[in-house]
Amino acid sequence: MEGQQYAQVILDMVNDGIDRPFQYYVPLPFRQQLKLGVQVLVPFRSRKVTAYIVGLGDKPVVDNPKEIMGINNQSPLMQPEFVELSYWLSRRFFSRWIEAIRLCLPPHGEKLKTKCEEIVLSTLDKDLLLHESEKMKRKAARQSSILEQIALSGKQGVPWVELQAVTGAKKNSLRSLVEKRLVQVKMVSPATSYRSWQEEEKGEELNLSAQQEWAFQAINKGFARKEKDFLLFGVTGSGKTEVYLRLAEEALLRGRTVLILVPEIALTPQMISQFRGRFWKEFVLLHSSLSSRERNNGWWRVKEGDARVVLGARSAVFAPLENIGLIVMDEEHENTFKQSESPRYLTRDVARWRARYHNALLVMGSATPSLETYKEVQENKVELIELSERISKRPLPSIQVVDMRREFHNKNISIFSRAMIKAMEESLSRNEQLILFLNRRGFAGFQLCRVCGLVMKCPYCDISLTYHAFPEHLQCHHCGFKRPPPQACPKCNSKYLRNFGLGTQKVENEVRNIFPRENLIRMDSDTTTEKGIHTKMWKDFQENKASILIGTQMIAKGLDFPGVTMVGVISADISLHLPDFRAGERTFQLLTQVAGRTGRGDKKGKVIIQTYTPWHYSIKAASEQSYDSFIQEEIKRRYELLYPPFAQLILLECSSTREREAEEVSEKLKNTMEPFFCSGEKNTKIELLGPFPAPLPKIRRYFRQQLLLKGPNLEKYAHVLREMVWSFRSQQGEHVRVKVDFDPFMML
DNA sequence: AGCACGCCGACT
DNA sequence: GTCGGCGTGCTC
Repeated sequence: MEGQQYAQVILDMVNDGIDRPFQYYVPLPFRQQLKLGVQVLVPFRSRKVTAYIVGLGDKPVVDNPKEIMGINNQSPLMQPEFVELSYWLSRRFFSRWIEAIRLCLPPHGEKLKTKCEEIVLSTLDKDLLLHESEKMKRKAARQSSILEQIALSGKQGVPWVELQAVTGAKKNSLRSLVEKRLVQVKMVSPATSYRSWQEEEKGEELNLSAQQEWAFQAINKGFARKEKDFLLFGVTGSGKTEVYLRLAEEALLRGRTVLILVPEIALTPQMISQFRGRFWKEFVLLHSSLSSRERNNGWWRVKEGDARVVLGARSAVFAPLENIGLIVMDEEHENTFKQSESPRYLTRDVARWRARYHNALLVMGSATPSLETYKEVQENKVELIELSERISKRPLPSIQVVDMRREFHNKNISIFSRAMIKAMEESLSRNEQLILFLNRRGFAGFQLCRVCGLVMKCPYCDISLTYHAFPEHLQCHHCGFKRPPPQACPKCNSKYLRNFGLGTQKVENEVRNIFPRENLIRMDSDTTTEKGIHTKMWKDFQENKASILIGTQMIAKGLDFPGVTMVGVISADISLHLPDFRAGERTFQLLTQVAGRTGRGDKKGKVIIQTYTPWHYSIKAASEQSYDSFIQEEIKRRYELLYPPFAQLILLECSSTREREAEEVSEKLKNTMEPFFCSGEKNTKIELLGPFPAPLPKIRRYFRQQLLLKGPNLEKYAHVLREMVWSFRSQQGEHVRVKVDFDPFMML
């Protein structure tokens, strides 16, 4: 075959107008080398532009195409899979093709020269290392976790950059470990470090419990004959990681590669060290907190086939692996798997796409599976594998729900209930640590009756109404419904309606008043904006420099704090009444996770949850630790109100620096779309809601108005919608932005 | 994106 | 009369 004469390319420029293939003539000398995914240089107008080949053919589609000027490298930068994947992704998630292509490219372009790498290793055996690590836990947390990482990964040693990424340690911690002769540092050239430097030394045999073994076998069958994806359902500590490890080994044995996706690298140090220990030379961590050189290096190791086991967060789903045999998505329900900038992809969808392409096994793991996954289990599209027992057989913490209405009746108007104060006192008197958890900074105020706990909700969407002060009104951020605030509670007629929106700052002050002698750390987005502060706070708390930690979301997940025996949730209502249809689901997940934070050492933990709505199914289910009772209720609601997973949502946002304009533009967009989607005779069941201001109505000088499309099988209309929005967007002025989010998460 | 073409105000 | 403002429009 003498090669194709014409090439379709996507130009490496981000702009709506040119985000489509352009055709070029391929001069003879290039014919043999040009393949899909190759990076080329083309003349465009009067300039040279980088571009990527997305199609080859022997017929011209334009009159006289220009010639390709040069090719970057013989080997394609993108595998053919990515040409397809990026196209699909750009259509599904309404981005430009080039934006999707960029996700598939190496993080910093060309392969960078790697300098020598520092490997930290230790000659001590595992138990000794763990012992030393334990000794240092209080006094030198960083050094302790370095030792722990090394111990868990076997004695081969760990690249320093990786230790840094996982433990947040600085060079000085390493230096003192070297002085204490606990570790050595060896400089290795990258060529030797991954290939011949250390002979294969298998980690210890994996001892699976009977239940893990059973789970492994059930999934393992899929390698021979794949039928469905899997959901590995098990609480924290039920030993999902060992099952993943065994499956990964199995995939490698079959000559295939492995992709492990986790919600956040910093929160999974144990898993990383276990994978590194087991797969050593074949393992690579892909993550944004690594230096750019390191990331680039890791990417190329995968590309060149040197690393066959990849572990990483969201963006690692685009690792250039070939012949994937296994994709694991741990903590499948986490919302960090949704990318918030364009392309606003769902990692789950990309993972599934790749699994199909490679005919690989897809295993999703969670203790609180998303409704999407649960529904697929019910529909028999995903096979449920359950790990029911906890490995260490540690007792679950005792969970107490405090009814704040009763506190109010008893004239306690403080933010702390008596039960909470008592538990705090007890814990502090035993010299133990405690965490106070505030689900989220209160930005979107809702109205709540302090007597009966009623929250003002939208009569159509069952979503909490958001309070606006000027002019004073309540509004639904789902459909735009508006009403004045009631004078008295519609249910019990009390006048004690309160705007809720409690900040961590206030909690801090209150705690200082009650416990003036205790040290406390407050951690939220206000106090952790500076880089490094975050890790310092962790460290201080871990080293017991404070007895109370107050924080938002970020502490719910986090690392182990063995000293913590009590967790207080100050107001479960705040996350429960976010203006989002997933509020109930997220609250359940959060509370379940929070409960898992405590009692991880040898002492049994105590959890106190304060709420004005103790009867809410999310709270009841979380306090009973019952996923089942939660899901039964939640799925019913989603079905009745036609929310995902029974329908899809597409969020459209128009924003402008001028408030009036944002409103006008969104109204205009609604008018252009309405006839197509909502004309009566079609009966498509599609609703077009809004426009209404975004829950955060102004961000960085831009006023934001939203529209929401809601209906079953919306993906069928993606094509038309895209055309519509794209042409609409091109008619708008420079200072107007229009964005589209398919399957939005947290519509803030 | 960037660069050309095109139709209306104050300048050597 | 021209120089130049940046509003549409096109680029294989």
